[in-house]
This record gives sequence, structure tokens and C-alpha cells, in this order.
Amino acid sequence: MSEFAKPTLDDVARAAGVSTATVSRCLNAPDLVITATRERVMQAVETLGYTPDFGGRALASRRTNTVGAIIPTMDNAIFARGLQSFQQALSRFGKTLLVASSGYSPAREREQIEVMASRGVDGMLLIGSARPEASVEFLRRRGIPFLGAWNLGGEDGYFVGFDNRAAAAGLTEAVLARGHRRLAMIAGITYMNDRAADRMEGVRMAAEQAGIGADQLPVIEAAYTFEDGARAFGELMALSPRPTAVLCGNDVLAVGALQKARELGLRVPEDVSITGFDDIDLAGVVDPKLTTVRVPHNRMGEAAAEMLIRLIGKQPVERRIEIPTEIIERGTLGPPPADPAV
Amino acid sequence: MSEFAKPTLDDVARAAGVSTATVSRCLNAPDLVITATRERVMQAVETLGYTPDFGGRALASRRTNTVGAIIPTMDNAIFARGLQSFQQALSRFGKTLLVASSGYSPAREREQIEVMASRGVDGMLLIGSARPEASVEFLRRRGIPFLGAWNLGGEDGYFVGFDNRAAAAGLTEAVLARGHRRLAMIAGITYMNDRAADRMEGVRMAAEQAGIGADQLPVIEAAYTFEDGARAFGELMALSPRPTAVLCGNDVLAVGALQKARELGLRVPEDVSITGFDDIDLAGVVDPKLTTVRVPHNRMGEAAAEMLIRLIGKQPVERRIEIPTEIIERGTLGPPPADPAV
DNA sequence: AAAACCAGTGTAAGCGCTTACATTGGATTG
DNA sequence: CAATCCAATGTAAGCGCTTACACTGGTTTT
Repeated sequence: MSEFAKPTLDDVARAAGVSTATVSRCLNAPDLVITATRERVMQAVETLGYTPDFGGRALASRRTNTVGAIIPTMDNAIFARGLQSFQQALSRFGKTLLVASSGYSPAREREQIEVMASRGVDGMLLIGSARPEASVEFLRRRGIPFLGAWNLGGEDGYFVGFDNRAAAAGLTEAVLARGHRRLAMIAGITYMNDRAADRMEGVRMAAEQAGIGADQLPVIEAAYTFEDGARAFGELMALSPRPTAVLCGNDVLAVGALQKARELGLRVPEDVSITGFDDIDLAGVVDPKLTTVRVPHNRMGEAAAEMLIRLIGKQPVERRIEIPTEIIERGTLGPPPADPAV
Repeated sequence: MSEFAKPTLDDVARAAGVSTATVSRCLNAPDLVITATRERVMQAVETLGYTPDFGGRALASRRTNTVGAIIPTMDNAIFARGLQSFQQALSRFGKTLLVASSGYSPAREREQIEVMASRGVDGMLLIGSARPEASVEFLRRRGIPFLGAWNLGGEDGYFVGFDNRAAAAGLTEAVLARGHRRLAMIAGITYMNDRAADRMEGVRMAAEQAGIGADQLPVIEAAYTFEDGARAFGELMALSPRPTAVLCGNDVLAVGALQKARELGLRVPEDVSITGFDDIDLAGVVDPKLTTVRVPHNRMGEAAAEMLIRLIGKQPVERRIEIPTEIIERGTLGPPPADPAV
């Protein structure tokens, strides 16, 4: 399209009357070059409109200044938000973000990991820690630093995230403190999703602690849509005895439940309490507003970027950074009905 | 970290007993190689765990199979959704997505354009058409194909998006058809944002057509938050005569307005009608549900990917692809009050 | 004042890959 | 059967950059 050949380092060097090495230094380690020379070179860069060629640079330096992120989907506000902050932070460090999505499939994630690896990413952000050992092994072999985000993984690896289990347990305790004994849960799909699994486990643990066994705690797993939340809520409300509080694995499910409650003519929280998780925008907008757990996705994105940068630079890093969560009590949690339906 | 040096084309060639050229052909143009040889090579690739080096490939082939997208922010559900579909479609074509955000700033966008260009992206997705000529000129010079999305631009350039003006006008007509005469608008910030500007203009045009001049149509511009929507709504409700219908430039503003209405003790739609734009999740969740315009962001993302792929491949393409929008009538639009407050 | 040092710059060797061109030998043609 | 062709493969020249090492000449050291 353009008849102007793209200028190269050589062109700049010639224009400035120096060697290519000096130009390269001006761009990558300016202090090594005396000011007068540097200015002359920069001038040439400017007038020629030179920008370094990525391929050449990557090939010669064995670095790409590119970081990859593989998330389930950007369509989920929590990942979109985290990714936005991640990208911004990265950009401050001069890194560019390569994005791929796995659609919650470990196989697809594996593919994308290979794509990113062959793109020579300097580091990688993955979600959670539930993935085949082979994927992890692959990254290790390749020497690509990576970290898990949105949760805190197991024995090894680096993580920045939340203690989903503890947060879910905390919320459950708040529900129990209101006097509820007949709990139920609508969990996210837990297969290969440790966030969902941890939240479920947190609820179960807290319930157990209060003497409510797993057999007395109905749990339904539901996909991340209003409809699935609503459907699950319907099923739970058909149970006898009917639960007086329904803990949801995320806000989307909770909103679905809330809508279904209205449809069924049940008042929230008078007839039944509902809680969410994540505190996305939705939570503050429904009526009544959702009692939920605030999860600061943007702080997490930033922390993840910083950690990954350190990892790439082989600087010392903590193995796991926990981002605190917070219970947000709003309108959907109340005491159980005085005369609960049976 | 790894003591296994990363295998190169050379290693594969040696292992398979062929030349590097043949290995390269196996990977890039398999039909040029006889089956027996190809299998032998692929076997070697497999056992060595070879993946091509991106830098080398980019340098030699002058292609990166990378596409850049610069969006205002992923934090906005409409862009996140569109981007998700864009990425998926791209991935089907073997392209990887590089993401940057401009935070709605043309200067920042320009920077990111240069970053992407120096990364050697094969093509680029930008939002809208409101940007300094210099940015466009830069891309032209570089011969980087690009397209604007989310709206339909002017004379030249490629676009896939919506006719925001017509859609806004259509919605305004629906409001007028209900009998409203005292309209007001809460618009998104229109500076360097043609989507917001077009929507505002659409409302104005339709109003004008109905004999309502710009002087009778109060318009407040508000940032993309509930709070700003609420604040603007408050101001509009203080006007005398009070508007009976408030058209909002997007759903977020509309939800903010809705909340403020409740706070002010105004019933929607009995006392005042409110409309949104975009039909994001929120719209179906508030009470009453938002009357709005559905904008199929995911279809747009896909169409954009296909168009960009064709552009990159120098295949013939239409200059603009319009994605149809649809008015979704729900609960926040009703007739004006019989005895409107003054 | 000679030796040692060092800041600033140049020289040139690759980095791993693609691809134009050259080579080979079996199949097809007249 | 010689001439021609062509499919399959090899040879080797870069692509644009970084960086180890070499060089130069002024400053400091002894």
C-alpha cells in the first residue's frame, strides 16, 4: 500500500552518521550514549518515522515484551474487569497483552498456551489452578513464567487471588448468624473451576461447623446465566422443607434466583434470603440490592501484572498474594421467616 | 529455567534427515511435500516438541498473524462482549489478538496504534471514526489495514457497526408515539465519541421532525457511571416544565436515572419514562425492565473479524457492514402522565 | 610521564526462519 | 530413446535487530 519502504535501523544509523549499534543503544539503553549523539539519533528517528521491527527485535534479543493471558471469557464482567486493569498495568511496564479465551475448557486452554508459547510471550496469566499437569509441565519445560489468578493455588506455582473458600465460609456464617438453618446453594459449575469449587466447599464447611451436614444442604450446580440461576432456584423452592436462604456461587446466579423469586411470588428477604458473590454492577442495581462478597477484580489485575513483571525479571516475589474480600450486606439477606413454609 | 535448549528448525531438519526448507514447507505449505517425507518430519517435530519461533518467522515472512484491537476499555460490557467474539473468530483463522485500551483518549489511542504497528500487527480494529487525521495517516503510510467498529464512519475507511443515529431516532419516535412532547436526554460524553454523538443527533433529529426544537430538548452529557446518570436525571427532574420522558445514551446512564427516580419518589413509567441503549444484561434485570435498543455486539465482533481477515488477505470487501439494531420495549416506557407535573 | 582505566562508539556475528533459485531424477512426450 | 518437463528437495541469502568484543582517545593513577 505504501511506496515508502519502512525505515530500518540501518537507515537511521546512516542518517545520523553513526553505527547501528549506537542507534540500538539509544533505543534500549540511552545512558550508554552521550547526549549529543543521542539527540542526533533521536532526531533521525523522528524525521524518518522509524519504529523498531518487532520480529527483528524478538529474534535478536530473545524477548518479546509480550505477555499472554488466557481467560475463560471476556464476556464475564469479572474477567473483563481484571483483564482491563492487568492490561493497563502491563502497559506501564512497556509490555503488550496477548489475549485468548478458553471458554472454560482445559483442552482449549492447552491449545492457547501453545499458541502463546510459540508467540514467545515473556510470561503468562492463567485463571485458577485446575488444569492438567501436562499444561503446567509444558510451561515449565519452556521456562515460561506464569501465574494463576482469581484464586490461591496449591503447593507450588505463583498465585494472586482470593481465598474463595474462606470468603464463602464467611458469608455463610453471616447467613447463619441471622438464624437461618435451612440453607441451600446454587453453585457455579465446579468441573475444572476451582473458584466455583472453593466457594461450594466454603459454604459446606461453614454449614458443617454449625452442625448442618452435607445431606441437609441441597446444592445445585448451574451455568453462568440468569436462566440457569432461576431454574435452580425454582427447583430449590420446590423442596420440602423449603430452604430459607439460598447462597449463590456468583451474582449472576443470584440475580436469576431473585427474578425467579419474584415470579414465584416470594418476597426477598422476608420469605427467602439470597446471597451472591463478586459484587459486579448488577448487584447494586437489582431490587432489593444483593448481599454479596466484594471481590476487587481490578486490584487483582494490577497485582497480577506486577507479580508477573517481577517473575519475568527474575526478581524475588512472594509465592502468593491474597487480595482481601469483603462482605457487602445489602437487602437480600434478612432473618428467616418466623413461620417458615414447609 | 530449562536446560533443554528450545529446538529449532535445524534440529528438526537434522532429526528428520531433510533440509530446513523442507521442514518449513511441511509447516507452511504441506502439499508441497510428499507424504512420506512429511510424516517423517512431523514425527520429528512431535518428538522434539518443536514449536516455531515467532521472531524468526515474523522476521523472515514479514507477517505476524497477529491482529491488534484498541478499545476504550474492556470494563464496558459492550466492548468486552464484542471483543470476545472478535477474538474467537480471529482464533478460528489462526490469528492472535493483541489488546490495548485507550481510555477514550485519542492521544492514548495514537500511542497504542504505534505500539501495535511496531509489533507488526497484520491488521487493526479501532472503535468508531472520531480520531485525529494523523492517526489514520500513520496507518495508511504503514500500509496496515484497519477498520472502525461500533459505528458506520464517513466517506472512506472500512466499517462494521450500527447506525447509531437511526437507531436513536427510531427509539425517539417510539417515545413520541406514546404521546410524549417534553423530552430530555442524558447523553454519553460526545467528545471524540461518535457513537455518543450520533445517538444524541438521532434523538435531536427525531424530535425536530416532531416540531420539538433543540431549545425545547434539554440534553446533559454524563460519564459512563450510574452516579453520573443519576445526577443528570436529578437535574432534569428539577427543570420546569419537567420532562415526561428521558432518553439515555446508554443503559448504564438509564439505570442510574432509574435509581434516582426511585429515590425521588417518581414512579417509572407512570410519572416519567426512561429509555436506554445497548441492551446489556443490566437492562433486563432492573425493575421495571428497561426499554432500550438491542445492539448485537457479538455479531458485530464476528463480522469485524471476518472483514479484517479479508482486508488483510486483500480479498474484496464491502466498505461498510451494517448490523441491524432492534427496539426492545419493556417496562420503562409508558404514556406521559395525564396531568403532568409542572 | 608511563600505565591503567574507562566512557563512547564501531564491527560483525549471529538469532530462527522463509523463499527464490538451483538441482535432481523419474515420468512423459515426440 | 533422446528431449523435455515437473514434482520434490536442497542451497543459501537475507529479514532487522542486539550484543560481545574491539577500538579509540581522553582522564586518572602511580
